[in-house]
Amino acid sequence: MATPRTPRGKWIEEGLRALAEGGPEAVRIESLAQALGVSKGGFYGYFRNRDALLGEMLDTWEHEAAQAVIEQTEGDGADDARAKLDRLFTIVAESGGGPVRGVPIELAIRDWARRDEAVAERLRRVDDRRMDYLRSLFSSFCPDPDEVEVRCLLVFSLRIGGEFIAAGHGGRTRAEVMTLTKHWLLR
Amino acid sequence: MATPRTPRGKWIEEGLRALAEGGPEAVRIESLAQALGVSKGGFYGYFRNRDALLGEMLDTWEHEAAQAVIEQTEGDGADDARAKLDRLFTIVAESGGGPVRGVPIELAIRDWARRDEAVAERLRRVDDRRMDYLRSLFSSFCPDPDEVEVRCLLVFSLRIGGEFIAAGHGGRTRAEVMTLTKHWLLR
DNA sequence: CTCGTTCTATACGGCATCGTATAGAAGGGT
DNA sequence: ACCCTTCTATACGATGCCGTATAGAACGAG
Repeated sequence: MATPRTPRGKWIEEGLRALAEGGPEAVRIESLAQALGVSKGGFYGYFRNRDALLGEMLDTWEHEAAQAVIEQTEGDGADDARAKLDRLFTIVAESGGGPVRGVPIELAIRDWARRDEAVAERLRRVDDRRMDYLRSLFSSFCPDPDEVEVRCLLVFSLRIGGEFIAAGHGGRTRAEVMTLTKHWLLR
Repeated sequence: MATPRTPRGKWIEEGLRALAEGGPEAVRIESLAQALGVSKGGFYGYFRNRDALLGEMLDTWEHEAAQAVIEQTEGDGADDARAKLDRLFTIVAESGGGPVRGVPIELAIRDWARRDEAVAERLRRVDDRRMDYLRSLFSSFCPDPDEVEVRCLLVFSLRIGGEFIAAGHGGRTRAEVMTLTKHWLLR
């Protein structure tokens, strides 16, 4: 058969969707099969077992995720660092993204990494690349390397915290406070 | 029997430990029983079912968690707001705490809240109380309410982000950057 | 000491899911 | 048109966990 009805990639994609919604525990082969409108019969032709799928899901994510934000903020690459950071804030505030590059899946992986060292190492690679990029942006207009580091940590924390924090903001919307924070951090 | 070998509270405590380590999915009655060196026989005398245990675990956490950080940072209550914030940073950086008040369990609950509205509401209550407290501290030396809100969000994000971020910090340790950040935010 | 209440151990049926085995469908190459 | 490879459906045993039922142990009251 030239075109499998349910190729390898479909399982991975559906697996990532399940991961985003319910964490690694929710990645059940039979659930994925049902979601794909297919029985689990074909699964074991592509993957040795459930762990193999999880591994490939992480491979896919690691490959895509690191570059995703960077590419988006770079845009046409003509702007200066402040403009790029400005755009980066907008992206973070939106929290959009497809099945692989989305924010929910990243949060699920972050939580997963707390209990699985192999996942943690992948996350470390992705985070380091992003942090390097962030550092390069701030460095271009901030001479003190200590302060660069501080701002990087704050922006990064804001990205994560913004998703996990449930508190309100004294009458303001989250978006409003994010805008205020952006101005504060890009001073 | 006056003193049950395994009273209600033991199940809750062990449940919270399991939650912290492996998320809500890891709270298995039979696992808890094994960890307590007991069979699951007695469990159903205290709790109607697994959901009832999860509910009481959250009750316990909600009751303790909101006040925990506040009490610790308040200390003897004699210092000014800046000193309290300084102490709060130290507490956050340490990430200690017992089985109920610890940071890992809070992270597990944060992730859990993403998929369970009932959990999300509890978290909202806790977060709001903490945010109110934070706001009161910053307000005492920061006249602009917008800026207060920004600093609150940043500190809060830092607390969460600090635990979820895997990246390095350009040769510095996380603790070093946290100290730098503290000075930056308490300016 | 005996009894009754309270807690615990064990056994059971039920359900979901894993991973395997095997047979059937579907399409391309000759 | 036929076969052969590749994908899929179904059935199966095994496992882990839930929640119930029931019998035994522990301890205080009388």
